[in-house]
Amino acid sequence: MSQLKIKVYNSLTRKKEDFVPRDPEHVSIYVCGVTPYSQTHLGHARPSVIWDVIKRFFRLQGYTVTHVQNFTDVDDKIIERANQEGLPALAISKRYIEEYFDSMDALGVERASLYPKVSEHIDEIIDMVQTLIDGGYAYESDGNVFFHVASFPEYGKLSNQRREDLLEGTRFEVDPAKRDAADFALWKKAKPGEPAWDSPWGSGRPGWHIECSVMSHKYLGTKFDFHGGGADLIFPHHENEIAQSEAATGEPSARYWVHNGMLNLKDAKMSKSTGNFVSVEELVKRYPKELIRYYILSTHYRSTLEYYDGKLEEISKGWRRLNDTVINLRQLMDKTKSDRELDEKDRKVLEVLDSLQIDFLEALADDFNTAMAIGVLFEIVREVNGYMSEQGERVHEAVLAKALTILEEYGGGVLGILQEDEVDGQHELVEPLIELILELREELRQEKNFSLADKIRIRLGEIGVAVEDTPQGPRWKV
RNA sequence: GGCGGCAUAGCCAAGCGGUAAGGCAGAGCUCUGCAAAAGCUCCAUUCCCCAGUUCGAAUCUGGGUGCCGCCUCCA
Repeated sequence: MSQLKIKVYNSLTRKKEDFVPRDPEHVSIYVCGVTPYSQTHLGHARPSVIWDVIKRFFRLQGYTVTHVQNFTDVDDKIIERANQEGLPALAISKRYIEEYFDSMDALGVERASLYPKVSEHIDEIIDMVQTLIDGGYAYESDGNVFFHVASFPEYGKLSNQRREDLLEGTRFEVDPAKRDAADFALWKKAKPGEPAWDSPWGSGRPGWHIECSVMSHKYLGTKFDFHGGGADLIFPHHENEIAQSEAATGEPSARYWVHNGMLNLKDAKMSKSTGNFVSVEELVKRYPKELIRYYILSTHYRSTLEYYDGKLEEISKGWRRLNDTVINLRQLMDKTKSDRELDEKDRKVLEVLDSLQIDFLEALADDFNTAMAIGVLFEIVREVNGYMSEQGERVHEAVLAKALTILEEYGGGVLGILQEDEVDGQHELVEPLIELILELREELRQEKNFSLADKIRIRLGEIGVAVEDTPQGPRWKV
């Protein structure tokens, strides 16, 4: 398959740019992961699902992908929680890292290549902090080390802010150890009851941003393709990361900065710290993962996404139609054997499907526009359903196969929004059994014994098997 | 106060200078023994408001209004 021209909106330039990978066959991605101190919520699911799709799309385009996503397992919130529960900080982070993986698995999100943790990279962090001190970008003060923002003239280029403005806005109390209010901690002096490591500046722990600079460089090299995360990380996290990384290496690290929009609950940002959130754990109990993904992907990744109770029910009908079409196609494929030549109608539909297939890929190539891609999927659904109802028994296998392949590969394989067949042992028996019942029912219908035929349909419906009579014969789904 | 973003039909949502995708809901029709599903047709002369640039603007510029986010931990 030939590669499409991919365009990406870069937060750094605030423009959509042509994507040029550093390596023509490989894409490197660093995504800021979670601070594991409480449950994973829908707001975390959004970037995970988005990057899951981006990765699948790149692979479809023939690239190999390395995806690194960190866990910030040394952090104030974790320590706070640990003290509340009387447990070691690492016990807390371990618990929520496991919970995070469970949530991602439940959403069908493929694992990253690597999940580095701060607690396992202290030596490398100390090295980079030392490099920054040696380079004149950082200074030690009372057991802390701060990055001196004034030493990095480009500071503010990501969030588009001037250093002076940032100082004005500060509402928090400025640490007297800092030279400048905007300076931020690379290394924090140990306090009683906190995890601490030895360093050239005494006992302490890393500041918030340094771990991402260190771990991205370690695993992807100092230059890589994508750096992703939520839009709420632009400042200060990513701004500071850029300052550290570029000061340390003398050149930009990530080429494209990709930030996803926030997820709102009741018109306010979903957030752990305010308790305004819906956990993934709770959500997957109530809805199929494919519906949750469909919901997330129905809106472009940079837009704000609303969630409220009942939202998933509202959108489930369209999603259902998509899935039903696939189920119907599979069943019809099983009993359609076409030995005739393709006629004009078949060719025409095949042509339309070809063109829609391209539309789908181009939608994703245009800044990962999953909303538009889903729109294309619906056009495919309409096209093939129209074909089926128009052609009746004259449907050609080749047309059905084409539509089914696109739907399964793109809707299922790339977006992950199609429910998979329940493949379990029971099905092996259930399937022929239902086919047998329907066969007998067809005979009753031939004999115009409708009351008995209806009874069978109603009874099957009661035990969860929906039967529909179509021009191509009866079809059913569980 | 500074910096971003957004405002498109009843609802959700694409659109990135060439004359409004798609989904849901609604109306009518077709198919059908019935039911269900599906298909077809219709459903924004118009994109928050006001100026301007242009042959041409939902898309660009300026000015309003209203929401949201960041500036403090945050995906």
